[in-house]
Amino acid sequence: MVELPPKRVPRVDCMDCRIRRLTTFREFSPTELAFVSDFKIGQLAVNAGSTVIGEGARNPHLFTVYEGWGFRYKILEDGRRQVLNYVLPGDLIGLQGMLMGEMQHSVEAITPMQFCVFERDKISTLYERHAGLAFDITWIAAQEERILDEHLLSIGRRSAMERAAYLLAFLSNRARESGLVNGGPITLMVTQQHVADTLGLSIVHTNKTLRKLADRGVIRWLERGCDVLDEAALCQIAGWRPANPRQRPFI
Amino acid sequence: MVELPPKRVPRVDCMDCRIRRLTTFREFSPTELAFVSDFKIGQLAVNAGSTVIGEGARNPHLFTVYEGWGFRYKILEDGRRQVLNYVLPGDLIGLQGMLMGEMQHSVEAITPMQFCVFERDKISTLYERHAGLAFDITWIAAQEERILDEHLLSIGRRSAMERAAYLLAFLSNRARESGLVNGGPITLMVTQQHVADTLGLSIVHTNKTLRKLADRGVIRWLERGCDVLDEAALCQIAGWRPANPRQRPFI
DNA sequence: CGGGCCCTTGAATTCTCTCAAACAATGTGG
DNA sequence: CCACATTGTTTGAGAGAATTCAAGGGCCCG
Repeated sequence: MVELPPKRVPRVDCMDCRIRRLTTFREFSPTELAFVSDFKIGQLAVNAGSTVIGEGARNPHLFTVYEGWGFRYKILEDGRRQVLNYVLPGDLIGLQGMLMGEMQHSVEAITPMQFCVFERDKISTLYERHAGLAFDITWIAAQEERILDEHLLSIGRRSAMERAAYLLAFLSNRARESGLVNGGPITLMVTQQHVADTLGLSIVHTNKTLRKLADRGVIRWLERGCDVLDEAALCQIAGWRPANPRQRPFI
Repeated sequence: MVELPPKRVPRVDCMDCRIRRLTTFREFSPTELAFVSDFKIGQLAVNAGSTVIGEGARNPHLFTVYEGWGFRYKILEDGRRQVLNYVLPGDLIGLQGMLMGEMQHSVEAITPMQFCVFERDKISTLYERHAGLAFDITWIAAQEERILDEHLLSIGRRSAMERAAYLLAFLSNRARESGLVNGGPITLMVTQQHVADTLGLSIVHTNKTLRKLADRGVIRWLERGCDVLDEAALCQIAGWRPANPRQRPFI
């Protein structure tokens, strides 16, 4: 994958933030908005396939995804890769790196992406003067933990078919909550290799499993993505029910 | 497993806290200590096998493990169980329940356990008046996330033998950091069923894998536990290296 | 002393992986 | 504009890994 240099893009003012307008996300108080606006130091745009943060990076910045699809992953020394989770608009990334001093995983862009970049050194001010936002960051971390718990259950105990159905239903939900839909069927921007590396399966077996789902008419596989045609069926196959959607915080 | 009622035990004063004296954990400032001491509302003791918090519990309390071994898990409708992580002295549990309003996983005691119970309603005071402690709670959540990332990598991409070695090395490390050692070999308080449900393997295959490790002299399996004889060998088999031990926060 | 939990082992079956090959779509350089 | 490389998807076949089924022994507790 060729890595082009980050693109120059105009900074989005927090006042005009597209994400804030989504009903999924909760509203800031005026003082919080003022602080966050000051907390943000820039806009970052990367091409599809770029590594946004690499494992081992020291003191990386703190970002919120503004646009695009990406994923977090870890690799073993011999190259085996595990996708840990996907990152969508509104997601906070780099928290581990900021707290632990070093990133323990990498983040790669699937589509072109944009991020809001925050001033690392102001995080202590945030904790001292904006308890509400501090609480939100903890909430976000706990939420990620909850999702990882579910993935662990899925990889550890579900069959290949159930796992695939779970993942697609999960992503479908995430995409909807992140405002990545526009009426028609939800399109997930992932390749079969991503799915395989998320499910802990080989690419071949993943293909055969997805084929069965497509033959049943539950999904339609595209070049580099898939349309979810029957989300309820996916949930039913997986034996999974999404958490109640509630307004969630973001920075 | 018979569930006996919680035992009455004397409350441990934060001044006398055994965990605070371990070098693994960082020291409180006097004002923090005073606050935490007030934050703590009681001591809870449970028998081995008890369910400490059940999935679906509404507004559960916030606890810190004071003594004993336990584990967090989720189950599918048909009973398949996945162990998500183990809880040892110093670990905070119930954060998800407090933030999300409902527990998404259960916690069960392996050995008899004791907990410090905290006043849920004072959490907002903690965030407003003790930014340092608030930051610590976020740190703890991010740390759990990091561990889940590693487990996910392990279950998703390591072979049965590598997975087993990783888990035992991981637990060995955790036990050492939690002050559960006294000179001799580290004894992990888990059954093969726990290991199987953590690794996402069947009990039979887990047994055969552990047998190989025991035959190699890397571990010695006991009734309801195992002695780690050669931690370095486990790390080597798993291709894993523990994170640098650093002082970590706790509440 | 019976029942339950834990560990152990062998055998047959099922699931998943690796290997191999092929095709379509896209992008690149000449 | 075309040859060529690359990426992503698809399929079949054989090999390997892990599961289920079955059974037995040891230990503790009521």
